[in-house]
Amino acid sequence: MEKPEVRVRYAPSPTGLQHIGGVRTALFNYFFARANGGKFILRIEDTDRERYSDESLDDLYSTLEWLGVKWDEGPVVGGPYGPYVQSERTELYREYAKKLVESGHAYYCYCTPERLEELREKQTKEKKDFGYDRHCRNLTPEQEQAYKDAGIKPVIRLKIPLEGYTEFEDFLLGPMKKRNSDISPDPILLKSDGFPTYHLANVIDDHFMKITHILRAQEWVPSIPLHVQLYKAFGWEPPVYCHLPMVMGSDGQKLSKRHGSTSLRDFRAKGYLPEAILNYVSLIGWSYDDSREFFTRQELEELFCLEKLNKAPGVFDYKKLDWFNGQYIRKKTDAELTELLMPYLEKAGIVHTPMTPEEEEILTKAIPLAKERLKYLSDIPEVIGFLFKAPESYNTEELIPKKLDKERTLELLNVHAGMIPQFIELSEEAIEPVLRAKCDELGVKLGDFLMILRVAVTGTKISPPIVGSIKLLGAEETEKRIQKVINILKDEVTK
RNA sequence: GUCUCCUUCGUCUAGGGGUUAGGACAACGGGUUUUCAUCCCGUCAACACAGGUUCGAUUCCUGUAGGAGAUGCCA
Repeated sequence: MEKPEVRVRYAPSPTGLQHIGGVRTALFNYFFARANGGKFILRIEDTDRERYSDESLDDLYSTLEWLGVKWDEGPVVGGPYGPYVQSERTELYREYAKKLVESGHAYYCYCTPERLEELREKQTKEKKDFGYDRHCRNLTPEQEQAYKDAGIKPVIRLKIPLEGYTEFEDFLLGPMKKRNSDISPDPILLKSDGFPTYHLANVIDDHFMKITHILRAQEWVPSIPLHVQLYKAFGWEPPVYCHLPMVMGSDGQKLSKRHGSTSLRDFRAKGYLPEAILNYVSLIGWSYDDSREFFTRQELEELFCLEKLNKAPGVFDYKKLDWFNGQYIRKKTDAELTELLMPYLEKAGIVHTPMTPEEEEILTKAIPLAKERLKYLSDIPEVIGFLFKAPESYNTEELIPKKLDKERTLELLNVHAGMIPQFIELSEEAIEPVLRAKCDELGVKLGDFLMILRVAVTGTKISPPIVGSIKLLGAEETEKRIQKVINILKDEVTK
């Protein structure tokens, strides 16, 4: 018999922004499908009408697009087993929930949320096992009629066997066995608003969409037996389960906002490259061998495999992500980087939209200087902003080297001003001996000499190489900036 | 409380009955350099614990501890 085509899905619920955990699951499913010549399906699980938002849905689409992940079947692109949005499939769920009632695998429950709330409180107080007390499991026809007459809208609950075990297997975790009495007692399948719960919709859709493997986070492990019971009740064969290790924060708890940014939108805004995120995220819970850690999306689409998955949860390391980001920024060509940087420069008001020819010229030459100084794309304004705008103020503390005073600094500044033509005309290699000679003559350290110049021209002690920067700035602008500082110092000296 | 899963440097991991337990990030130190950054070199640093099995356990088994997850008309 031929092996059936691999079909996997990412099934997020649009109730919030896409975050690291979700994206990791999406990526692994996508890579697994590609590596096995299978199909990657996107399904929208929008059965929670309270928390649903259009914004979340937009965010989902734009995030996947940004990462370069394309789905073979799903919303927008369609497919043979649609619709791929659960809110458009409610009839199906109702029909199958009813079938379960008819076959004796499920029952109507008329318990109100209030009663359940009370029950939970009581259980907490008495430290008893939590869970539904199966109050409606064996209602007499008269009792049931009474509830109906009272106009209570029922939910449908699954009858979990009272005795015995449910056995199942997870690709990663191996064979497992659970006492039926330990499974959440009679979970709700169909809510009173007529929408299915996750469990029902998920199982039905996976079945009809012919999903072969379920790759999802380990937080779902406890619901495997419940799903297996559902498959049994329907008389269907469950797919292969493979539960991915969870992504944790630095404190070992499930990764969340309090650990820092987790939404892809935030990472994107800060100036992370999709290549870096994709590469790093793929290495949480998965590895290729003992040393390789750079992977493109295309490579992962070939190399990914379940066998190399790790069981233990992994802590999300922002520092390592930053390192990857820097690496990928440096791999960009100057032209690519310029393109990526434009939005940040425009937003900071560093350049006009569109750029003037002068700005474009400066920018072209400035990018190579900036490239190895960027951790995030958003760093760009502070790295090269001085090339476009003169510093607004100076910190005299920074301007005057530790061992020198105002008078001496002023003197040196005048030397700088006199050397401007040489800064512009001589190549960087040619000017260096000239500068050294000058410093010897003046009895000042080259570092100090140039630091004064640096602060005067850029407004800060940290900048790209100062000689190159002056060349970009031009004689006139450099002269202006140095003169301004000279005047400031003069004022202070005469005071 | 109950159930379930997990456990190699601070972090991500490789490995696997006999290894100097390997790599990367971070940290620290050094070098290159006009600052910063980049780059290069180096240092620190781990098999949770206890029993077993074995000639030999970090590796296999059992237990303990610790951590995490689940216990919703959320997914």
